[in-house]
Amino acid sequence: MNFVEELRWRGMIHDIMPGTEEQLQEEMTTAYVGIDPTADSLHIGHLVSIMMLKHLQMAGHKPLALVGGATGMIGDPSGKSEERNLLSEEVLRHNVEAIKKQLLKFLDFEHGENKAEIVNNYDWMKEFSFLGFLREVGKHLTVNYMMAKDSVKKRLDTGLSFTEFSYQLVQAYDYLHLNTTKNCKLQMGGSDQWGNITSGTELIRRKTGGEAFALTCPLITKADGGKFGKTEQGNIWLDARYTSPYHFYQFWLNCSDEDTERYIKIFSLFSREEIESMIAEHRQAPHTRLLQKALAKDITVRVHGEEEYNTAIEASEILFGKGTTETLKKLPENVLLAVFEGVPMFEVSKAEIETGINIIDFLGEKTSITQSKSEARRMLKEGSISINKEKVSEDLVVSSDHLINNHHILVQRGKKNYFLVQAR
RNA sequence: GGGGGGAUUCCAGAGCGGUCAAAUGGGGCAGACUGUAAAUCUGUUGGCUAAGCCUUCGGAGGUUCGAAUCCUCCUCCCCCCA
Repeated sequence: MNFVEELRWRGMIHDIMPGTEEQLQEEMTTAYVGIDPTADSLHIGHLVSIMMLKHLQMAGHKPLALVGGATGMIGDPSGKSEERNLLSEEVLRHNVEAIKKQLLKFLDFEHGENKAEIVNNYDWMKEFSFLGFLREVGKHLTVNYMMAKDSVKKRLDTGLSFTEFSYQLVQAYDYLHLNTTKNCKLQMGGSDQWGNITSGTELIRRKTGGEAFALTCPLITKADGGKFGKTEQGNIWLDARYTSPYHFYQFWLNCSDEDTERYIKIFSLFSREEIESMIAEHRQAPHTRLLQKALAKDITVRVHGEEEYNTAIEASEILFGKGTTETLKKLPENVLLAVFEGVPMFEVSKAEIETGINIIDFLGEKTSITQSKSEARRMLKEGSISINKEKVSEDLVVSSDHLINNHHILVQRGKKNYFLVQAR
């Protein structure tokens, strides 16, 4: 199965420029996707692009990951972009390094002619003078052409700065640059990038007469209309410092059935046969969530490793399984901390706990488990607060009896919100 | 330049002198159900030293025993006529 066919059955093609498939059949082709290095970690939204590169590489082509040191500073008008902050070179270098480390988990940067590479457009944009840019790039695309892009049109009535308007030129130039220096003939990205990408192919055509192609994948959506990859806590990051492996695992486990059928094709490398049989099996017994588990495992292992995956499972079992106060109290401290890594932590003085703290003060004042004492009272009345997995009422006094291993108290607000209170 | 309408608690949107911490819907949070789901149903949704008190209805003053509600000025939005 060739690259395009592979993406097609996985539902990863939104738009493809005529001739792209032929180009890929003809020779080993270099292709790139752009990533904004706005943080020192990727989040799962980036994963789609990365999977495109992965499939590309597996099909024998050469993937480039372009980190947009330059473009990241400008802000793409097609995003819901506010004006972006300029990143310092130092931060940028740090982010690029961190991102590269994460990419290593997905792409092969070492072996073969088609080993992956990282390029940074800041390297070729930083010395480019404004006049030089106007003469070399600006000359070749008309404003009329640029204005016709959806990303620009949509902003015309609310207004967009010249800087943002120019974004597509900068991105187009990247493509041209990679085309001439690295013989890169394909740019991929999310469907919102189509306009920017075709500006690039157009620039290449006009400037060098060469051919270049475009391929975009659909925007990942959720069946309920929500935004993919976001939770109340924010983005799902690949870096364990930002999203613990447990939360990462939970994110995938909690996807709806409908979404998971699409996601597993996009985010896992299971073969078509494997996926189809899993989907069929899952539909037989949806409550076992076989599909979610398979996807969550596949991707958690790839991102965080087998060991972290196992801890995540263990944690899930304690939190959602038959875990009781007894099992909790038996848990060694290091396991407890690993399980609850990433859950919000509060510190309360041990002396106060030994004296005894009224539950309402404990929730609303000593910690921010509830936002106010009123909320604490309400929650207690609703029976939504548990301590060490046991529901508690308004008259409880938190004391040293509640300490696990002599320094922790596990508090739940509702079913899914866990807090760890540390006595010190 | 002239005329008119509006700004309300997270959002939309009622209220137009006391009974208003403010209807209703959405959203949020929680409970039941369940698959750690969806749908549904229920409760809840300013704060506190809690049958009481305090701070909220664009801003500043004023009238009144009492104001989100009336008056004056200011700021910002919208509409109509030139």
